[in-house]
Amino acid sequence: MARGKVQMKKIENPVHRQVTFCKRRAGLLKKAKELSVLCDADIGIFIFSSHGKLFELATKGNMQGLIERYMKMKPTRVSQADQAIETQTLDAKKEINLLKQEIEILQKGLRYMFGGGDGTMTLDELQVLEKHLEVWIYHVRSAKMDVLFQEIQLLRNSEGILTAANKYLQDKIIEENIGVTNITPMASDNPYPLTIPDDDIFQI
Amino acid sequence: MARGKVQMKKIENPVHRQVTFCKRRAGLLKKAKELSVLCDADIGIFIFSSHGKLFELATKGNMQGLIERYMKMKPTRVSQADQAIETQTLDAKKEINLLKQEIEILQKGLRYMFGGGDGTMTLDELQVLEKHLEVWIYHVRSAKMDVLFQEIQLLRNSEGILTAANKYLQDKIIEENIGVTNITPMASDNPYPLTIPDDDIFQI
DNA sequence: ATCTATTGATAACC
DNA sequence: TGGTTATCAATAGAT
Repeated sequence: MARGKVQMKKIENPVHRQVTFCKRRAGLLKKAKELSVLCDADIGIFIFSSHGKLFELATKGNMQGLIERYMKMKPTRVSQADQAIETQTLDAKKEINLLKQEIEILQKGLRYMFGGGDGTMTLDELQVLEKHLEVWIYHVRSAKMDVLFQEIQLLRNSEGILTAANKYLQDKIIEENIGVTNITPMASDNPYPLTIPDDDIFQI
Repeated sequence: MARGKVQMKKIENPVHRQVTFCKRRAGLLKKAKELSVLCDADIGIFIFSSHGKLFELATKGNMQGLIERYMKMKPTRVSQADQAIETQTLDAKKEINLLKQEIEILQKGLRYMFGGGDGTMTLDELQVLEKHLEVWIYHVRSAKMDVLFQEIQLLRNSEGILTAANKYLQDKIIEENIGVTNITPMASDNPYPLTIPDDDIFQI
């Protein structure tokens, strides 16, 4: 080159480097255009400066087309983004298959229960079905709990009623025995205590 | 250039064109490398010859990285391929949702059959599924449920005790009133009935 | 491919 | 950045 050969290494002087970058960049793009025209080639160039600024050239319009054409010819490594998307798609397809299997199993279970009785379900399928039944069982348990609590309530009510009846009967006895001696009252050594402590009832 | 200026138009002679393509291509890539080294730039070039053959250069290793970097800076248009993939992903997600809904419906169906099917389903039809369900029930019944059953038992016992106590008191009254008239017995119109029908207890 | 006359690119300077 | 110029690099055409 002019006024002295250049060393093929990074130009340390930032000003020189910047100037050279401008000039050679222009030269490179010019040469690319020339090559494209003279030889009917399609050329794409991107240049990232050391500061990250982008300069680009695409001889036949859009860079996108060139990149796609490039990708078509080299499906070697997909980009991270593409890989992520493909992974996503694959995951989605896997999930779809799993859900379809689940549906299949559920449908089999339904058919079976409705009396199809073909009994063709495998153990694995039944296991999956069992998983679903666990969900159902949760609801059943809740319902049962409700019923049991109602039951407890009912029994407590009956306890109250019986206690009141006892009281009524005791009063009756006392009333009948006014002025009568040695009537044994309902004592603590009675084999049938009339009250039950309420405290321990819900202790677990 | 040497031995005569060249016209900036496509070289018609195919041999000349091919030769020029080779030479200038080499020159272009050399210049690109020089620019990259001298100015610490990152450069990517693809050249498609008129016959579709690809020549490429990426100064810092892989072209993919450069393309991704380029895409990052210019997220203008997504490629057809990307759009297709995105559409695919979206479709997949839609399908997943549909399948989930279907599963939900099937689960409801199962619940309905198990819950509603008090006596309508024969044990023979449900033998396998019931076995699994029983196994599950055996393992899943919580200590809480046990406590609740114990509790019911306790209350039932107390009911029995109270009933027995009532009997005892009634006997006492009858005993005390031997030969005495118009003692009102514990009648059905008594505001405190002594027994509670057991049938409705577990009715849902 | 290789050679070489010539044109083109550009480093240093402004 | 943009221009000038001395010099070097690239290459068209022939071998």
